[in-house]
Amino acid sequence: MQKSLQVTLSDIAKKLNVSIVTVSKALRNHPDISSNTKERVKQLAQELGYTPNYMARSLAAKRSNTIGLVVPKLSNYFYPAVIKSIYDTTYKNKYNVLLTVSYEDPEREIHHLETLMSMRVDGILVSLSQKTTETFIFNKIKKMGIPIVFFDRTMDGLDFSSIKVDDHNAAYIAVEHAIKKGYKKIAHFAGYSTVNIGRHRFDGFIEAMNKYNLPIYQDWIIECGFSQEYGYEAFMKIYKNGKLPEIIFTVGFSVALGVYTAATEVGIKIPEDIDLIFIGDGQVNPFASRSLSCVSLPVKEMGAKAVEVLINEINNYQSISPKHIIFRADLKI
Amino acid sequence: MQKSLQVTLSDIAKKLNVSIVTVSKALRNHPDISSNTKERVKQLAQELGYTPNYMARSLAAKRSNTIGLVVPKLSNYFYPAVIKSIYDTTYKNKYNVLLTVSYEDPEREIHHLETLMSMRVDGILVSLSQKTTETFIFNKIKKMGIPIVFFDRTMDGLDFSSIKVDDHNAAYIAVEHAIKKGYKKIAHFAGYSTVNIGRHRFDGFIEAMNKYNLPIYQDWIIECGFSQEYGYEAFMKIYKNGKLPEIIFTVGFSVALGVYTAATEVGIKIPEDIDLIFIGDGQVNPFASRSLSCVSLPVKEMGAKAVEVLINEINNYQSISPKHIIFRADLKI
DNA sequence: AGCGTTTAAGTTAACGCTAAAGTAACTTAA
DNA sequence: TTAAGTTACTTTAGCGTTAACTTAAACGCT
Repeated sequence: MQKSLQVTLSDIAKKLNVSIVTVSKALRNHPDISSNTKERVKQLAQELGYTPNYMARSLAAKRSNTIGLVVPKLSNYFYPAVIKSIYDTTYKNKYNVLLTVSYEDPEREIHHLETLMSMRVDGILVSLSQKTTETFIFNKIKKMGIPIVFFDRTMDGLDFSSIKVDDHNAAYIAVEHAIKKGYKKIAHFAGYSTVNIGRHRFDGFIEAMNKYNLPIYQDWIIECGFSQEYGYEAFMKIYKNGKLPEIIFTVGFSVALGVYTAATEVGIKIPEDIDLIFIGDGQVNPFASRSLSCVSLPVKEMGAKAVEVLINEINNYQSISPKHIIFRADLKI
Repeated sequence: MQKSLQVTLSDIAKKLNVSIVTVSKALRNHPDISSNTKERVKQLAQELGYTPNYMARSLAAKRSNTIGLVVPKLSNYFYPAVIKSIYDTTYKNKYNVLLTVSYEDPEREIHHLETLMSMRVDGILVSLSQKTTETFIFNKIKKMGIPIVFFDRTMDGLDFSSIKVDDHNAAYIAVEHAIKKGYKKIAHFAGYSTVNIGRHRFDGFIEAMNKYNLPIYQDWIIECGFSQEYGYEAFMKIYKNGKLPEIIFTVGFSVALGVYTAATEVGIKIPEDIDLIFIGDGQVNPFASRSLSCVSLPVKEMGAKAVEVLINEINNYQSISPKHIIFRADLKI
C-alpha cells in the first residue's frame, strides 16, 4: 500500500518478463502479439487495476481521441438535448467528449477554447455565446490544425463548417400551417430581435403572412424573451387590449407554456377559443394530448450530424472544405 | 505554413537562445527568472501563438489541475444550477472541470469514471445515477490516490466525503409551515418512494403530520414522478375524487407547476381555493408574484462546498478523513 | 539446403514538459 | 577576506506511452 499508486505498463511488463512495448501492444489488441500473451497481459492488467494514462498516450500518439464541446448554457431544453445526441454519437465512435459551458460569456468561451486546445482535443464543436464578436481564437485553433464545427449558433463570415436550423423556414411552415387551417387573425410572440433565432423566426412569420396577403397587426406582435414568464405577460397584454387573435404563434415552447397558463387563468380555452402553434426545441410536447401543433426542430439529428462532420474533418484534415448544413424543421400535428 | 503546427517551448527557446527550462519557468512565473527574460519570453510566446500542452505538463508535473464531475442528467433545474456553482468555484480556484453525464446509466457512469481516471484528474465529484449499485470502481479510484466527493446523490456505506441536503427536514419545514398557517387538510404529491429524495421527503411529511397530530388521508397522498405531467395528473385524480385538501405539498417545483396548470384549468384558484407549497430545487420561483411559499434548497452553496471539500482533500491527501456535510433548506415566503 | 515470408516479439527514440540538481557570476556579512 | 548566500540561468533525468524500426525464430516452398 506504500508503493507508487499508479500501475504502469512497466509494472506489468516486469511481472510478465516481457517488454513494455509488448504490454502496450497487447492491451491495444495489436496484431503483433500472440493471443496467448494478450490474454496473460490483459489478465494481469485487470488484476493490478491498471488504468491507462491518457496524458502519456495522447502525448506519444499525438491524438487524444477526444473532442471538445462548448455550449453557451445548460438551461432550456435545447442544449441538454443536443448534448445528449452528441454524447451518444461520439460514444459510438469511441471518442470522448470534453463538455464546457460558456454561460454566454465570451471571456469564458475563450478560456474554455484555450483549455481544449491545451488538452489537444482532436476537434471542437462550438455553439457560440450570444455576445461573441471576437474571432481571433478560431483562427488560432485553425492554425493549430484542430478542426472546428459550429452548430446552432454560428457566426457569419467564418470559414468553418456549420450545422444550423433554418429558423426562417420553421416559422414559415408554422404560420403556413395556421393559415391552411383557416386562421386569418394570427399573433406572433417573438423572441428578441437582437437574437438571431428571434429575428429569423420573425422574418419567417412576416414572409408567410405576406405570401398569403394577411394583415399584420402590430398589437399582436410582441417581442419578448424566450421563457415562460414572457409568454404569460405577453398574453395578458393582448388580453387586456381586448382584441384577440384566432391563433398565436410563439417563438418557442416555453413561451407557449406561459401563454397556456395565462389563458387558462383568465378562462380562455386552448385550443378551442384561441389556438396555439409554436416551434419546439427538443422537449417532448406535453400538449400532444390537447392536439396542439408544433414545428419541431430536428435536435437529435443536428447533434449527430455535427459530430459526423467533425469526425470526418478530423480524419481528412488536409483536404477539408467547410460544409454548411441546414436542417429544416418538421411539422408535428 | 508547412511547419509543425504546434509551437513548443523548444521553438521559443531556440529563437531566444535560452534553455527550454528557462522558457518553461518564465511562462509559469517562476522566481528563478529575471523579469526582463520573463517579458521577452512571454512576448514571443504570444507572438508565436504558443499554447501549452496540458498532456505533457500533467505528465511531467504529475498533477492536472483538473477535477472530474459526473452528474446523472442535465434536465431538471437542479443539476444545471449545481454545475454552474461548481464551475464558478473551480474557476476561482484555477481548476479546470471535466463534466460528464451518466444519463442515469451505471455503465456510462463507470465508463466516465474510468475516463476521468485515465485523464488523471486530481479529484472527482460525483452525483450517482439512480441505478448505481456497484461500488468496485470507487475503491479502485481510491487506490489510485484520487479523492472523491459525493454530492446530492450519495450511497450509504461508502467511506468518502459527501455533501447532501436534508430532504427529510426540508419536507418537515414545508409541512410545518403549512400547519402554522392554519391548514389541517394537507395533501402530499410525493416522488417515487424508490428514490431517496422521494422517500426522505415523504418521511418528513409524515413526521410533521404526526407531530402535530393531523390525520393523513391516503387519498391525498399520491406517489408520482418528479415532472410536470405527474403533478397535473395527480391533481386531476384528487379533483375527480371530490374531496379536496386545503393545501398541497409537492415534492418539487415541476410537480407544483403541473398542479397549478391543472387547477387553473378546472377553475380552482391558487392559492385562494387551494394553497400550494413545494420544495424548490434551484429555479427562480415564478410563483413569487402569487405569494406561494416554497422551501428552497441551497443549491449554490452545495456546489461551492463540494468543490471546497474536494480541493481540500486534493491538497491534504495523506491525512483526510471523510466529511459528511448536510445542508438544510430555507423557507422562502 | 537456401530463400523469402510470417509471427512474435524487442530496441530505440521520441512526445512536450517539469522537478531537481547543478553552475557560474555576483553580492553580502563578519 | 573569505565563506556563505543570492540570482539567473543550464543540465540532467525522467513522466508513461507509442511509432517505427530491428531481430530472431519458425515455416513453407522450390
